[in-house]
Amino acid sequence: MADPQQVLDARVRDALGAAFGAEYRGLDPLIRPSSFADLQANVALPLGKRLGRPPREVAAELIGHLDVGGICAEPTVSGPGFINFTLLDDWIAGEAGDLLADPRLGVPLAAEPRTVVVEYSSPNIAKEMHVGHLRTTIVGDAIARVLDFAGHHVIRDNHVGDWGTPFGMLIEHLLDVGEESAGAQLLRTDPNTFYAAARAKFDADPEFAGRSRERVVKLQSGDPATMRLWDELMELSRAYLRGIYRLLRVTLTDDDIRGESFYNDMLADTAAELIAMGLATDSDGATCVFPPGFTGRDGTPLPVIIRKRDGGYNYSTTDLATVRYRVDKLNADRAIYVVGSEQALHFQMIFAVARLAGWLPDTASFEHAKIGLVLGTDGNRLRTREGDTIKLSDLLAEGLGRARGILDELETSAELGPQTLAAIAEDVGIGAIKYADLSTARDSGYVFDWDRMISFRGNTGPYLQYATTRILSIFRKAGLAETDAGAPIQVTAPAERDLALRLLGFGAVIAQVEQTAEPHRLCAYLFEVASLFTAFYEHCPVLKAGDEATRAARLALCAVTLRVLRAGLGLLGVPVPERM
RNA sequence: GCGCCCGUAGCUCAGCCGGAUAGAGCAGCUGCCUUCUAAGCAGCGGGUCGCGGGUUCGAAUCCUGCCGGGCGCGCCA
Repeated sequence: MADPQQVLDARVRDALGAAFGAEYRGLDPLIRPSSFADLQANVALPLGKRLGRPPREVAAELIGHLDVGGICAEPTVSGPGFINFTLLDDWIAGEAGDLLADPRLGVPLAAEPRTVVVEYSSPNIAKEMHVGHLRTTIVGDAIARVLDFAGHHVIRDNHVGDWGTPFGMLIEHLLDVGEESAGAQLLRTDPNTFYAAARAKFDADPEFAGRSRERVVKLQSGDPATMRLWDELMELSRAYLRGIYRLLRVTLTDDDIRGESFYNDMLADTAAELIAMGLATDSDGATCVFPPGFTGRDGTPLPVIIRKRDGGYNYSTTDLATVRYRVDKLNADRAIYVVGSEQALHFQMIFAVARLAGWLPDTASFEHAKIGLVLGTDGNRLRTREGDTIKLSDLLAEGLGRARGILDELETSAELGPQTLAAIAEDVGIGAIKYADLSTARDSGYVFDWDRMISFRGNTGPYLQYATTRILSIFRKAGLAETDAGAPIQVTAPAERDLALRLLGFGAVIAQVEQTAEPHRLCAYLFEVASLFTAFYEHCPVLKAGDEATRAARLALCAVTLRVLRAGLGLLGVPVPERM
């Protein structure tokens, strides 16, 4: 409970109760950061209104009942009735010291852990991931890591596209080129080329197209020979994904893959139950549910098609079966779908139907964590088909190349071996790309600008990495491990105070990300911490401090900062090199 | 037509569970390396928060109507 906002919240609530009666204890004290002090309480203004008394008078009375001894100086009333709090330097120092001793850095374990399914990444098998998949993968992984750390039971769920009509084509093509051929190996290394070849043949060769259609039927009827080939296709694709995820430091494994095919044998039942409940009706030969409140172009009800006219099922049915599975079998009481925002309406309707059917209880929170479009510098969407999409492999290679180029120009790199340098370049390049994706609000579309993404300045991954390596460098020079720094922290210089105070907010930020599934808030926080640290670094000599106590205190402050930055970057999945 | 999202400094974006003078990075300008990595620090300039109403003691933030842009909307996923 180091977060000053929470500490003061509790104190002011006590004072509200004491001053105005128990029923006022539940009032939100409205503690906010202040530009006139450290924090301010705004509660006196609405309360004055409610009591019919001048807000300044209410504020004064509140202060009279307020016990903040040892935490801050005597609160003051200013303006129309704001209560300003200035925290005591000693309190800040003490709390920061407690943080150093706290393995969880002020982040409480969830009192009531929830089972949370995080669906993310979800690429299509046999297609190379592009920047759009990159974003859902990176953001989803950060969300999963944060929820994990907060103490929830997280189930990572990679809902890959591994089923449907294209697979007839892909399997036939795999047969044609031969399972052990170089052509088949493209699935591991360059799946787009494999897919494109199959597609081209499908479009040009009627005989192949016919075979492909027959293959789809065999696939969906579970023909053993076809299933074996499908498994082979999947294994090659898993190998591709393993490589990408390893390079990206994404925590997804083969075990997290639960693709569309997984729900195949639940589809008929799902549709049948909807019909039996009277929710689904026949419409133009298709079986549809019309959830209330959704209308289309002409004010006509919008359907969720659960069975096509030809009797086949589509992705709506799969998504409904998925909801049921997550609730019934996984016991999920929260599910976060990290999926493109263009599917917003689809998920609204799926969740609405699932609620209607009683499959999604009110106690379960199923959320669509919308991911905005990735745009080109021309403001248009980056598209796969137009040929102007940046291939993921090219993107990552360029990231590493640029990182390496910058490292090579630095003097400090000269003393490092080539392997070390390559490893650092990878950390920096991958970190830059991931951080760029994480640091803007996930639901806003963002312009993919290579120079900005790879930029090593400002609110970027490398800037944060750099801050951590500077701290590590201090410890190296001192011949100490950061765990050796345990002296009482002192807060005397302004830069020390600003830094220490901000470090106390780590728990609050994690709580916020946990709640909103918005990792960019953590990025913003870490950038503040890193900025405050570099200011401290410039203004407050550590190893060359005037006296031994100051030196030890500053080393301890460095250690807390290091731990917060490392933990935060770890939760974002951004690697942290030892030196840069 | 309906749904979701967006419109904040020259550019890219935060802030939006209402609070006192709207923040950051980049770009521009000025300083700072005999002292722990200058991938840095200190500072300056730069904004009708798309427009109009409404609610409120108080609106970038909430409601509403426009304007402009993006995405989606019946048998692809």
